[in-house]
Amino acid sequence: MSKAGNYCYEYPRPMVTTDCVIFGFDGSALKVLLIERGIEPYKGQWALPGGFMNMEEDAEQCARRELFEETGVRDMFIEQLYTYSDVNRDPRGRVVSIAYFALVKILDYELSAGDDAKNANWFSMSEIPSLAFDHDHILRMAIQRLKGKVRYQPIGFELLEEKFTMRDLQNLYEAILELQIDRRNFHRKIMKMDILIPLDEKEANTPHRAGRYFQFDRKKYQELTTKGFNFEL
Amino acid sequence: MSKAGNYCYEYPRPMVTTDCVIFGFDGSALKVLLIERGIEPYKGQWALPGGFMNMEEDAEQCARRELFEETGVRDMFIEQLYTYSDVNRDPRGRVVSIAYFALVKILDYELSAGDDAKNANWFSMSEIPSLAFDHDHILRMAIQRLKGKVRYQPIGFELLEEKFTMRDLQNLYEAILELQIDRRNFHRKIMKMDILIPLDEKEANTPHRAGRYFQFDRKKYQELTTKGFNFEL
DNA sequence: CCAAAAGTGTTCTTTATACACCCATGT
DNA sequence: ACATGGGTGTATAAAGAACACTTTTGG
Repeated sequence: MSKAGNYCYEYPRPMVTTDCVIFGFDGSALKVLLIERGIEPYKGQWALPGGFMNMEEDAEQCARRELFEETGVRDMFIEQLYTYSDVNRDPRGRVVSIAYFALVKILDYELSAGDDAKNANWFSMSEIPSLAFDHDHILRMAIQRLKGKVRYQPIGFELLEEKFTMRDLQNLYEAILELQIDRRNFHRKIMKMDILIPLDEKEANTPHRAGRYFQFDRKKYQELTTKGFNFEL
Repeated sequence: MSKAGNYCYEYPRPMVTTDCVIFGFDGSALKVLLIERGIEPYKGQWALPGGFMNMEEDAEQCARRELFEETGVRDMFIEQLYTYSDVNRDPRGRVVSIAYFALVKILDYELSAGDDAKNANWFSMSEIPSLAFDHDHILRMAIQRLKGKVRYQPIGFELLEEKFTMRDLQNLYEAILELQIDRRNFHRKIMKMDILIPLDEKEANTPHRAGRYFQFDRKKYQELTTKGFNFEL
């Protein structure tokens, strides 16, 4: 009735994995981290990083563990996306996958990568190859979620370095939302929210007027949130 | 290492269940359907309806099956909420639960209930007892999701009968969002969206001027959506 | 001085809010 | 006729979109 193994149950159980859609931003384009599969099934194809859940960890811990193993980054923004449970989504058998999406500061990653044997790469949205399993579907849903969420929660800052210019922030929003925003109205709208700390520092070596650096004020945002403030772009 | 059973695997696997938060609206208050557990663990306590996933169904099919068994209703609105995977969320062992939330027309349910031996009941938001497992937590998240979603997607109609008055609709929104809405502005805003079909029929036996009945125009809404229209209250 | 982009201000349009008034219906 | 709530209108305030002007910086 079933293959041999050490773990026996009265009723059949699916395998449970987590998969992670990791977004990064390189200053002009939104990117996703994919890994090339080294083993069957789908050997040689690109896929979302992920793996099997252990019995002593919950799904988020599993996703964070996998993320750390892949990118060397800890403590990034991570949020559960959706759980995929199609009967035939994995040729190895019945696999339920709890998908997460993560936002990383892309430079943090590039520093600590390379130590892994696996082939990992950042892909722009426009050049994403066909993916293993139902990962195309997961990725599409993740992009949609990111697009929606970025408008009413200040998660964009998770993709930028600590210091950024107003132009960086606008480029980020334009890349995610795929639309043009009026520079001046954007500036005013963001500043009116009062969640950015203006620094005295400015850009260097620009062929034009240098932009001021800002920092996201998490504490202030928390305060305002409890008072009923809603981020909205 | 593990108890006996017919299904043996090389690595341990969690059990997978679905749980469902079923919302209804009785004309004045938002309600949730709970069932009283007949067996251990948490025997005698109230809980969300749910059950173990079979190997030949995906999670949504499982949720719909459980829902049908509990309420006798098919084809209601259902949407995945979140997946709960805390290591100790179930005393029976490692159980991952994929939670859904459903919206039903409460009269449909009341007609076809009673055939089930289990004790099921609708509870108003204000009188919800302490629930089994982590179901309190799940319910809180479901309410939050409903509150958020109802503002930018016309899912409220799933809770009303086919025909409803503007007052019914407003009562629904006031109950879900827990705020007062100006009757006249609400009326104008909804009508401007052009997604309601006004019927010639009116309320009967009212001690005052009768309200006109409306119907939600799904087709029109789909059309408008493809043209970029966004429901928003 | 020029080009390019930052930073600030002003106008116009649209949307939201508050509230006044008339209408229909059962008692 | 009157109490109650439906249906429509209008004035005011707030928010959003479009765009003009000034400032800073490197070449």
